[in-house]
Amino acid sequence: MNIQQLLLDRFKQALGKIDAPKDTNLPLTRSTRPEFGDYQFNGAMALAKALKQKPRDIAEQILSAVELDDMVAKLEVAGPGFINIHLRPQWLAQKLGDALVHEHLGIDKETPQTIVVDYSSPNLAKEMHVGHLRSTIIGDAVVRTLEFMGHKVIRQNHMGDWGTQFGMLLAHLSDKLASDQVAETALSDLEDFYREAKIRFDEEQGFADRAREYVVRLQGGDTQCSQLWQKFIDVSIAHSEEVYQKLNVTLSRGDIMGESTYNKELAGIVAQLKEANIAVEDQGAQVVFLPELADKEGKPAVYIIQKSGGGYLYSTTDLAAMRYRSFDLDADRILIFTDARQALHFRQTEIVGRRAGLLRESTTYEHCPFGMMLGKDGKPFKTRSGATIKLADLLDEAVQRSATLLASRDSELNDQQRAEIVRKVGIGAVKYADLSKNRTTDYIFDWDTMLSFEGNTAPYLQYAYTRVQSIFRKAGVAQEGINGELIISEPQERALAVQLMQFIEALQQVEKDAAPHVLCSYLFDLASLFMTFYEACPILKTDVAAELRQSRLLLASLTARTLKTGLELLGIETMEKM
RNA sequence: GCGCCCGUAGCUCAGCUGGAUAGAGCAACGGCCUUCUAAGCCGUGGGUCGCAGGUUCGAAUCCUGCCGGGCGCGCCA
Repeated sequence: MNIQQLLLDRFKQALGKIDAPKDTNLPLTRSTRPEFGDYQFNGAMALAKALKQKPRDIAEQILSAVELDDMVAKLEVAGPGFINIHLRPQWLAQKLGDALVHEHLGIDKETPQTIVVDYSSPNLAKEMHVGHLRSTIIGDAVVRTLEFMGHKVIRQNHMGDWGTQFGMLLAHLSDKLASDQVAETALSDLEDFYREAKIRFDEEQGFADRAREYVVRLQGGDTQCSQLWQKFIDVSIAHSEEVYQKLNVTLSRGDIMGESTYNKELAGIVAQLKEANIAVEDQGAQVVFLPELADKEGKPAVYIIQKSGGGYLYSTTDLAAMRYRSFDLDADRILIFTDARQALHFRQTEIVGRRAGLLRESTTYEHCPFGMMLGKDGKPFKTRSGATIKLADLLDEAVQRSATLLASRDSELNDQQRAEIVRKVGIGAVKYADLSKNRTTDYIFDWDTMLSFEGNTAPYLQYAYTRVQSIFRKAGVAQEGINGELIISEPQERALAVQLMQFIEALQQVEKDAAPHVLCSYLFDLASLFMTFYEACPILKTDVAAELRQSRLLLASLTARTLKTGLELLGIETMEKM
């Protein structure tokens, strides 16, 4: 049930009746102000020009042609020719009633698509740091939403598990194991381990040669070396999984498709492109020229797929991954969440891929970029000493700070409940602060803002949810056990009802734009409207009539379920009390 | 040099398939707890939407040019 879609259909029919051109677009939006109704149709002004009539006359014609008696209480022409649409409260009540008994909150699943989503994709040579936060949680929120909408989602954790740096790491690991250390211990801190290996690489006599030798052996498939590599990868993956668990992210081991998985295909990709004369040799390297991205003098951009030394690059791997996803996984859409700096690379990759037939024509290739995380000073987010911040440490600090804040509040909760709330609030705050911002731009990470726990934050939404739960506890009824008719009379009830019906509109936008901040805004508005309703419309007070009480409980119930569902789609946990 | 992204209230950000008086949170100020959890609610102040043109009945939104910031541009990913 999608109000906007329904209205669009009706207006489309109406325009047919008044002989509007077939390609007339249908600007139907939510009204900006309550006195303008719930939705407004703004097509009359543009049509006036095409039909050479006065806009208000056109609006009147549309008004009499459109069939909306069932769902609309009032239609009016205003200003230069706006058509304001006031929904009928009884109709809203009825549709809301349908949503309440619907197992999917009244949201119809869509025609399922196969959507491959590449996200998180940390470099296994190092520990996950704050740079991986955005890809991981934005991607995960989009994945959850797409699945909720009925799509088949295939997660792809394109981990960086290959490359020359592993030579140095394996040489170092080999020495550690030779001196009786266990891999898990040696690799307990990947950052330290990497630093040690790098120092040896730069300073120790002969170590760099051994490192290079390891690379050759690894690429050659040497058994002993592969085992060592596997050991390293396993420990590193375990580190990532710890972070995923803390973050409440749905990625699992089965979703890992590291760069190494494409190794055996790379030679074939290059050969195929050469055969088709798409790739040519230039300065010893195999490159693809891209006239589509030429500069002003007509000099084409260059896309290297094989180094002059014969080595492959991430471009080659991405082409192989593209082919696998489009053909083998049968993707309708491929979404890739990486930072915005890689935008050009993915644009080029798509051009090459399409030219080479590595993408089915019907597969879309969507790079979903996001900006950097900056500190309060507007510079890249680092520790005081300039080191990168480990993601695990960041999350621990969030929980720490959450604990400090909660400790200063009165509470009748026991230690265990408290610890759980502290965790959900702390992690939720970090995730929401990121998810609630448009992903494409850089954003400023500020503990004080996100943990003030006031205003547009995860704790506000979690709190709204617990307030509803509290009502049901107090009422002594189960949410599911409520029945009765919905009565929409107070403006606060009406506003809440309309917002509840618009959940689908927010979800569809998240689905289309891969932009979870739309869902955040929606949920914040919903929570705010509920708070307003909660203050203005008593539910359990003694002077509230029984039917009204039931009706308001129904509204509260649907609010709670929508909040919980929405927060779940964002990967943010709720609780019964806080 | 070329390309991409961005510039909206003191701060952090929405809004940008063109629509009515540009919104929210924080911060500031003033109210509201013997009454369903005050992590809340209600209200006040705060803006040449970077600048200048253009298109349009109508521009924060589209186009052009400037200014300012970030990022990228043949063998890292």
